Amino acid sequence: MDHKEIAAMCKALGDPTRARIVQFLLDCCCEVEVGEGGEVRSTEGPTAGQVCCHVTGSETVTSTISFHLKELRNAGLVSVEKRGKYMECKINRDAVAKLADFFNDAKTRSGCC
Amino acid sequence: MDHKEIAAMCKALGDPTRARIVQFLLDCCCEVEVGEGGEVRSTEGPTAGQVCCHVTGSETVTSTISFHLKELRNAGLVSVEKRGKYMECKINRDAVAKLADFFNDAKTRSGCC
DNA sequence: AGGTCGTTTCTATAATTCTAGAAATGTATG
DNA sequence: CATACATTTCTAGAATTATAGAAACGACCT
Repeated sequence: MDHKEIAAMCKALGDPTRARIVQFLLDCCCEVEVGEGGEVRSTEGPTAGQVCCHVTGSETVTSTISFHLKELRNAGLVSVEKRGKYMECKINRDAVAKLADFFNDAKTRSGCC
Repeated sequence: MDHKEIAAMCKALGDPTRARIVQFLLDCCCEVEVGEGGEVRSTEGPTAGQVCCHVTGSETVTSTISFHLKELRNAGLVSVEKRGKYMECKINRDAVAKLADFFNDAKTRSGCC
């Protein structure tokens, strides 16, 4: 099935640096802006540089973060989109949903022991 | 929260061999026996040898499976209990529940983007 | 066009993890 | 008690993965 996919996502999440990246993206995700008309809209995701800054404590090892972002993107967990000069990073909602579904199923299945 | 714990479990699940072990244990978990009185009871978990047999295709690399079982146990995902000459392997229900909860939360959090 | 900035790719090295044989441990059985 | 069996620990080697500097790329600005 998509056990391969689930395993790949788990593997991606298994690295501490990548786990922090995902955590940060989830946090950013919940910040919303209120527009002039009062409408609520979500902010854009952080740039790769902001992720780097936050995760490595303002060190400038961008290549390492770039490597991990690629890994997360390959696993389908994160989408990285070019926005002018910057790269916008976002959690992939569908991927998280898939993980949630998988473990919900596993939970009910493990319930019969 | 137990962010470390979640990451450790994900890491454990990230290895293909361990993913197959967990898959197998989940499958075994759902097999039930009907007792003489008609009552339903779950069967015991498989032994380490049975896990090895199933996962490696009847090869006899028990040391490798033992290594992975230890890894899964350290991550809290599996419990391995001595039963006479054998070791009985079981999925840890609480661990699976924790993962489910974590990703359910992440799912709702990612929902606001 | 030239320069700066954000990011990726390339490269080499360091670190971690996986694998499996061999020996060791513990447990039942003859 | 000796033997067979199930599993673990020890060991070394293979394979994978992470790290970070350097160079390269592309986009913006003047």
